[in-house]
Amino acid sequence: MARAATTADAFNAIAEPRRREILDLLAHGERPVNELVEMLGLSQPQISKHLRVLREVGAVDVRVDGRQRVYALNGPALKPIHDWVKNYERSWSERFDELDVVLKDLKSEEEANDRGK
Amino acid sequence: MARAATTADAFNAIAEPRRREILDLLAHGERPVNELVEMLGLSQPQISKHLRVLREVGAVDVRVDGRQRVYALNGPALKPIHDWVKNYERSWSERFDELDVVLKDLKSEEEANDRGK
DNA sequence: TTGACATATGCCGATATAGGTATATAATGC
DNA sequence: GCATTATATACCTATATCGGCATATGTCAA
Repeated sequence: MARAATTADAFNAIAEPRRREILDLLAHGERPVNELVEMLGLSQPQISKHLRVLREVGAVDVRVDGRQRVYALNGPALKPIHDWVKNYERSWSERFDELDVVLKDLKSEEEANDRGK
Repeated sequence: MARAATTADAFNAIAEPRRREILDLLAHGERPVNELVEMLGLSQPQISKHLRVLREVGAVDVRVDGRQRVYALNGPALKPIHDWVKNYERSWSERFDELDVVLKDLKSEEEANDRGK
């Protein structure tokens, strides 16, 4: 078998450095495709393909404006990544008893998710 | 050309769900390989290969104990991921001028998903 | 030493990818 | 209509996986 499809989730989508660059640009404001092409120095099809992946995981939204497609960041699609990595933050930011703290964090995170749904 | 090597950086390493599961287990404490095999229900070679990727990006450390290899989490390897995604946190948790448009578009989703922080 | 145990690695097949080029689709302007 | 602009997609090649199976490496125990 092969690797899971990159379009499957946000974790795969942001594994590609160019896609992170696109998101970083869009974080400053929406942009049509041609501006992204110019700013990143990639080919137009390449940009379009990366945007497609980002679209499919919900990380960007498109808006049609004349013959342009204006892409905008959809930040909340990245929340699962933040939620996951957040649990490891202690290990580099503070000196705690790592075992206990991480355990507690994972647990409360699960409870928070269960309650929120 | 092909996709970037999975060993290139932590972003690629954690794109694989099984590797995130391994890290989540190790967050509770170090484990020898055979326990990971048993707990995750994957084949031993599969676990070893995933551990190799995690080793190569520095996300885990190994310690030899008799004939066992005890793996432990090395959290700081995940810091780049946290640093990157942290900048997007505001898009679902707080209101910032630059992201007002995005926030407005996604307000309903934010309310649905991110209750109780 | 011999054998059992623990783990890593090599090879294979299948597939998903990234990037390139060419082309299709779609909207605008003349 | 026709040309131009803007973007998406189809096709192609090369490669990097992931998972399976077999095997190599290394460690302990009798």
